[in-house]
Amino acid sequence: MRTVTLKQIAEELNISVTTVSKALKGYSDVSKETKKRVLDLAERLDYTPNSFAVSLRMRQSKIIGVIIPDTVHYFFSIVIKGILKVAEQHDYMVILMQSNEKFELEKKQIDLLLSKGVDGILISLSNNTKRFDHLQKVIKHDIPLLLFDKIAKTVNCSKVYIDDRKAAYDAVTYLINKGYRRIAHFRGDLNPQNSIDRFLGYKQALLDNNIPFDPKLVYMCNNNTDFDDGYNNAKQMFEDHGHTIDAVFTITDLISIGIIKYCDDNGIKVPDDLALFGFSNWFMSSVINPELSTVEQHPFKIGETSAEILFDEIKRKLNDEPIEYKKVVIPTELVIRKSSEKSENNPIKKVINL
Amino acid sequence: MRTVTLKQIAEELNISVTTVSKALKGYSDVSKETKKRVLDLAERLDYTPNSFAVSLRMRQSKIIGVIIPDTVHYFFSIVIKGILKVAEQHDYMVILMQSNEKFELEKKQIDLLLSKGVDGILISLSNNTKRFDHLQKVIKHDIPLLLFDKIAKTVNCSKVYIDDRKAAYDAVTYLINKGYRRIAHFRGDLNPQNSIDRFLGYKQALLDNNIPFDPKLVYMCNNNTDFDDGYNNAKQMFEDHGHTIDAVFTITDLISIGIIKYCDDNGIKVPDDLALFGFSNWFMSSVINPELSTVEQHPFKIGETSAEILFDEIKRKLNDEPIEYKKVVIPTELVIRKSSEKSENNPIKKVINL
DNA sequence: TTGTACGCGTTATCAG
DNA sequence: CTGATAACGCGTACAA
Repeated sequence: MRTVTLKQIAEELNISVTTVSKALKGYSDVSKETKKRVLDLAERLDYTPNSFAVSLRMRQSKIIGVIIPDTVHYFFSIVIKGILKVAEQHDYMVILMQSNEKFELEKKQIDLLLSKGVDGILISLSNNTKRFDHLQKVIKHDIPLLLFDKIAKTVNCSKVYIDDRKAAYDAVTYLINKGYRRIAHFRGDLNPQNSIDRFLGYKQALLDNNIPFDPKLVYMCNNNTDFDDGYNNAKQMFEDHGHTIDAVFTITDLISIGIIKYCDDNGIKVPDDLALFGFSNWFMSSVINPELSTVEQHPFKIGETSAEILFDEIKRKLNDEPIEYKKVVIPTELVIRKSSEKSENNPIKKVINL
Repeated sequence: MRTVTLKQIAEELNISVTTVSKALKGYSDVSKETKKRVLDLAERLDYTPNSFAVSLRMRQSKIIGVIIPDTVHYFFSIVIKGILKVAEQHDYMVILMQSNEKFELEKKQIDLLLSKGVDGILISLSNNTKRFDHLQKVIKHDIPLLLFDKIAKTVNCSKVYIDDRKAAYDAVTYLINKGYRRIAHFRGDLNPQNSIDRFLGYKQALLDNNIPFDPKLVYMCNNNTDFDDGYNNAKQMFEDHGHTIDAVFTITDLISIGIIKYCDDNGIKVPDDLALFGFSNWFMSSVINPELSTVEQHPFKIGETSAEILFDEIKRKLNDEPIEYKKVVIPTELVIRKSSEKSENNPIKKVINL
């Protein structure tokens, strides 16, 4: 089916392309009658504007680009959902790319998005991104850019993220208040800021409660297979410290789940022998046994907010209004479940706002 | 930064736009020298072709559209990963949309993709899609279309899917061979074909093994909250049948996981008191306790294959070659884990090809 | 080897 | 109220 153009409608009605265009766009300077004729015919022929031509003419694509490290990740898949929802509301479409945690790929994808003429870019940086020329390039091109979750502080653009340090601080403080004293931390790799911040939050919570920080209680998870990291480090921890550890705060839920598995396999009771506190509130944390206490990051909200801000910047740019970059910190919450509630029989489940 | 065009390069070098264009595209009828001058300048100015203009001229966008019911779904997020990988290899970008299982939305999204001029569309239908005019429209527009996973048999286009019936048949047969006799089925809603097919496979396996089919052992899960469905139906099942049931085959892993939870809460041992067999091999099924036996659908392969076929059709269309629609059935496999292995102590974990 | 001219489909300006 | 004309940036048949 050959797609119908303004020209065809114009010829059919013996009027000019200009008039057809105006009629369709509801301009006031078209007679009621011609307008009706045009609209009717357009309807009948199922006219759709050629978006390439419109984009060329209007210099905007009505598309934004989104780059994330990995689609197969509960957190990101929800972020995406939030972005898609807002994009739809704004009549925008979303090109999705995943960097697979590779800097080079991320860089290439930025170039692709720029060459495609997207109106804005949302990106969550790969763990291996340590230089930001590619982001500077976006800014130089005057394309609205927003970093979310995995951000770079030095890049001059809007950002949406959580306060990892505070969230970790809150979680560990909660454990301390519950009476746990020897609290280990299974941390992430040295690089991503999130990993560092959560570690710092852990450490600070200990110190603020007069519990000496013991580096021997910190285990590194950097095999990119979180579950196994949790399992293996749990094994190592029990070898190193016997059963003297009260609780573990892990950088992400999956690591806690690995620990649960190890405990299951070795007759160690969670939370009675060892309490656990995760991070991210993966869906599976609510169905595993025992249910896992964790930190809710509100990924949907992160996606929504990021997209809203980006579209606002796109609009402002279009209207030549000034843009000031926003830094939005999405509040986190502790989700308390069984894994941190020693010797209580009830499945208490409460959300704590801090 | 104003983006640089052919015209600017031409002016700078005092040659025609045509020559610049030809030089950049490696045409043979350009002198070595001018070619070099053009390439150098283009490089220096970081020239990027305006994709709107190219698309308008060439009548192709180098974009495909992908519609899925939900991004927050382990299966789909992996399918997406497969699609993105292949798209990248083919130098294509992907616009992602989610229908949220709503027919009206899916229909609208098809229109949006068509109006955007995508070169092809991959879609997994929403559960509420029972009419296919919107798909016919795509076909009428001569845009390559491929259905995956949630397909419609009557639509004339390529399809990639699994044999749900056989997979279910294999799973239930496995249970039977293991010695289980009273096997319940927690099925899905009446509508999606997958749900029907898995049920039919279940039924057939029973009959082929001379086990009478008992409709009372079939429970319906249709609250769209699989986990709760599993939990609640488990409760109901034990009320209805006491502990006479050997095993349950569930339409998806999450429902099995709900059952596990119910069993945990009520001192029922899986698999010793009740064996479970899920479907889809969600990641969480490998870390839950007990690990869940399930059906591997190879979503990555589904994504890859779908994209490959679509790009082949796009290419053929471009070259005016004939297109014949393919129906590819991706083989499934049983993943045997603890939940179906009564009274074995070892965590046997084997994959069975059927 | 280079350049002219046209068209892709739309929108904006301006003259009638 | 209507329409002619130009422009967006690129690619290509054809002329020079």
